[in-house]
Amino acid sequence: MPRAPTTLDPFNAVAEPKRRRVLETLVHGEMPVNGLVHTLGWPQPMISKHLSVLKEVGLVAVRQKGRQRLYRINGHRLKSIHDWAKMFERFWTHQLDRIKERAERKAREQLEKTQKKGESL
Amino acid sequence: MPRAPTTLDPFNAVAEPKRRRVLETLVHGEMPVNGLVHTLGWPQPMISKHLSVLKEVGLVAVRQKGRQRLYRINGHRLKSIHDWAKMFERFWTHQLDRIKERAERKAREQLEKTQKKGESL
DNA sequence: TTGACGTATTCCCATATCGGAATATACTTT
DNA sequence: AAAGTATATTCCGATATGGGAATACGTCAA
Repeated sequence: MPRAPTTLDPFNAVAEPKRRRVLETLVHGEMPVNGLVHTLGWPQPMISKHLSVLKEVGLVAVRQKGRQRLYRINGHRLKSIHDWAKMFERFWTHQLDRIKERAERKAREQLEKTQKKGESL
Repeated sequence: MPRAPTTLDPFNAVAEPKRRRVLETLVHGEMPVNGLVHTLGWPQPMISKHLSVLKEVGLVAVRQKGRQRLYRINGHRLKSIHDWAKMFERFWTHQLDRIKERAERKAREQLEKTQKKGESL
């Protein structure tokens, strides 16, 4: 079984580097497909296909303008990724806590070694 | 070509729901493999394999304690995900800006319709 | 050393996924 | 209506990937 067909999962959609580039390109505002084609320099069907995935997952929204389709970021879903990652915030902020935790771990490791030596004597 | 072999990419590693569960389980502190096996109820080789990917990508770190291996979160890499998502922050915060943007888009759409009607007359 | 325990690795299969090329669809202009 | 422009879809082949089962590896205890 490969990765489950999670085309409903924003995390999965964003796992593809090219899809991230598309989103990054849209960060400045809505843009038609050809805008992306010219900005990124990829074949048009490739752009359309990636946009299709992003749309299905809800990471982008579209509106029609004549024969163009203007795509734009849909913040809602991107927030869910941000929120998930935020769950681990304490592992990179609170520098002091991290140092403390690290020190405690080191101490434990030392203690374990010492005990081991004691046991084997 | 399937998804490029980005086992070096945290985004890709986290695209797998089970791997996310593993990280979520480790959020409370380091834990041996069997701890995860019992907490999550998945076969041990499955846990080990997912941990292996997470380790390779740098999302977790390990230390050995007797015959156990204690895994723990490595915040550094998770921050990179958080930072990336933060890039789109303005799309879900600043409620006022969003409403304003939406209103402007609607206005533009109306204008376009009006112009079209004018043209066809 | 032998056996038990904790964990990692290998082999195999099924399948979702990406890219490329060709083609289809939709809207617009003449 | 016909031609042209903008975008979407389909068909295809190649391949990375996850799960299952069996097995290998490393450490500790007796």
